[in-house]
Amino acid sequence: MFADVLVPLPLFGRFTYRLPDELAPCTVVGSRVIVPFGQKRHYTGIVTRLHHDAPAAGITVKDILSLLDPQPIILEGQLRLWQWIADYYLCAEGDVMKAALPGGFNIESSTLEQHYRPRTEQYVRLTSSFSGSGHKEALSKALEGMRRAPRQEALMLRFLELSGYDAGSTPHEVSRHELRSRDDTSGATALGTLVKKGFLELYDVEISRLKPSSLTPGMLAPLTPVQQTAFAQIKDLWQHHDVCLLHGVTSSGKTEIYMHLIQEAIARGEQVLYMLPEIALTSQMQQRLRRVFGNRLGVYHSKFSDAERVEIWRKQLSSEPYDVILGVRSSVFLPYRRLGLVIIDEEHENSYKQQEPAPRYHARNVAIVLASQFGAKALLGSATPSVESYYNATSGKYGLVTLSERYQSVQMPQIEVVDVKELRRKRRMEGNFSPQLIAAIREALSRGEQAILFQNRRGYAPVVECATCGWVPRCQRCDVSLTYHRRLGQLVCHYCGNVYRLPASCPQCEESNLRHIGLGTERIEEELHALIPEARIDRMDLDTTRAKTAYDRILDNFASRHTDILIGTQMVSKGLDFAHVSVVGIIDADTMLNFPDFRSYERAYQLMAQVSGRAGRRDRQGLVILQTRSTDIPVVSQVRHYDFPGLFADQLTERQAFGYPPFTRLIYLYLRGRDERRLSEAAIAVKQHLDTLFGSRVLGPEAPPVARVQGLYIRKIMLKLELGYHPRTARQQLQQLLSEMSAQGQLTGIVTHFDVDPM
DNA sequence: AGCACGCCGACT
DNA sequence: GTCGGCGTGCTC
Repeated sequence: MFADVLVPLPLFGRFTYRLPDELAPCTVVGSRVIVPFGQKRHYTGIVTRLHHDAPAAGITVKDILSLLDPQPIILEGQLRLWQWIADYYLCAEGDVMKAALPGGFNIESSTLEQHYRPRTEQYVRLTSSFSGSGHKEALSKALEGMRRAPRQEALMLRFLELSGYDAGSTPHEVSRHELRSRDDTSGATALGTLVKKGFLELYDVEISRLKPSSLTPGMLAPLTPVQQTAFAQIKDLWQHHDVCLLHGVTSSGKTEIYMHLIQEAIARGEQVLYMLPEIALTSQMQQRLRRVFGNRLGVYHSKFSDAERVEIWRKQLSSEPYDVILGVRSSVFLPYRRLGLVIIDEEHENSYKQQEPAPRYHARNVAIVLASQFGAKALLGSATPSVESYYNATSGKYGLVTLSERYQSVQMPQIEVVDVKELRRKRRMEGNFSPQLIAAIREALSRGEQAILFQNRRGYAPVVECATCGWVPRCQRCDVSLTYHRRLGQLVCHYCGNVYRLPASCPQCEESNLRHIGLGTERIEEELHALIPEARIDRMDLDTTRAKTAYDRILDNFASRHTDILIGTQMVSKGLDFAHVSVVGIIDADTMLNFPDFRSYERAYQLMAQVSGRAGRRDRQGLVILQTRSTDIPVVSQVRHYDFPGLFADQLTERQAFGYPPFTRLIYLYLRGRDERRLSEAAIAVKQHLDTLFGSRVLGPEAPPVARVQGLYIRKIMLKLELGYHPRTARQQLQQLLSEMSAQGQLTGIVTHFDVDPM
């Protein structure tokens, strides 16, 4: 008997092992096994197929060394999902396995020992000398002997009491911790002596790392009539659609709707997966869900230790799994048996897409596939849906439900657009602050309210722009702004690789005032300190939140109003609800708008709409000051008027005109190599082969903005496949081309990877 | 990914 | 004359 075994390595081939007779009866597809691999290595593998086909001649088949679990820890559906991911995202199944399985399930290659160790607690019991008939006599004799050792006697009596020894009922297990808790200092010595004398003995018991919640589950608050309508609409749409998009403005009460849907699902005996894009958002949501679902809720993300993740995984395999899982993208990999509902909150967030390493999967899309495996329903939620999802919803593929009113009819904040270009000309800007913004902040502070300032850049990223009119060079073929490459002295499109000359003067206003600019949160903080010295200012960005608890500390300080003004990157735009924030300042919208990317307007809208949603209180309308030099571009007025449909319509037109998703599928092929010349030649060779397969759908190769990483040069080739083009065929052709080229030695010294549906 | 095998520079 | 650099190839 043979078994095909999947190992956690980025290898495409299948590896066949001989299955020893004694293991054969218990081994099934999904079993975890230890296999030898290479000269001296061992891996935890997963059996993917059992068969009798003798492997091809010339390869020496090794034996499976052992079977790790009596029951498989991978369900068959999970293996199918792994295969789907590897196939769709053009990576090795081993890559998926590595991402999916908690590290604790792997064995240490050198010692063949499992990483995972159950946590144990020491317990105390009477030794066997007190068992059987005559135990009472033996015990009183022992106590007799302790008369001159009061501590030992006390401990012994306490043990007997705790264990219920004399009560005649079944004896209680007594933990060491419990035994010494009331006893003060010398308990340990006395216990040690009693153990040494052979009266008591210690033994280990496995305990769970999963902490039960102390909260008693409460009732769900009833839905408002508006929410109730949306709730009913969603369920109605689910009759004919598997996926539904809930588009609800910030603070419209989407979470309450989710909770009612979860409630109904678990009442039907189904499991629910509730996904959020980031760990930082889970703690608040955990509290809200915990209050209703108590211990039926499990949380899963990478901040948990491997051992904890293994225990959650095992619990999900057990007969009493969590009914609701709250997690980030990796929670799509947990085992489910009766999944009925998947909620993907903040579905537009890019962090659902894993960038590095492989598998470069989009957890929203994988979650939809997961749901369909179970015939479960999926609900995407966002105040600012992605163009892709909204397109699916408006074209009838998904159901669409809209909530356009805030909870309890709180008004949306008023958004005031400030023309920085004009103010600069009049010399009325104080650094990067308009008089309007300064006044608004001062006013808020004087009323004892708070402000959030948003600048989506921490470092320094040079962009060319005209200092006079704000003109930024853009690519004619791709409609993205160009990036100046100092080394080349040229403007480069990061999408198609086209290069342009840097004009000597601005083609729009003819001034020769082109310059590089950069503005980050740190400089904002500095300027603000000078402008309003009495304000207590804090900053939240990647640099200030490196430490583990920094995020919570900054937010706690702001929530408890020890900070007046919080400056930050997109971190301040997400899921923060502070009752006393009345002003939000968007320092420089242009940074987002000129990002060299076909999604820049979409992302800019999402960020600005999300951060604007942080302003406003029940009794007073919030105020957003939006500073920009591009007052007349449509996105700005779309943000200002909460005109999501307008933004969507514009974006759709552009995407269609330039051939971007959702009208095409993008696949990027990255090639990396130490020798730039050879890399460049190989990239051109690949491109030529691709041309014969895909014609004009191939763009590049180009050197990406960061053209060398860790000593490796990089080239990028882009494929734009129109929707009619069969993606399965395309993927097969791509894989085949690369394996043929590397078989012919055309890719030696070059590593390749794909990015499917890049962000 | 990791490990072995193989061919070129600074050391006892 | 060796030890060790990492480029290349292979792993059932």
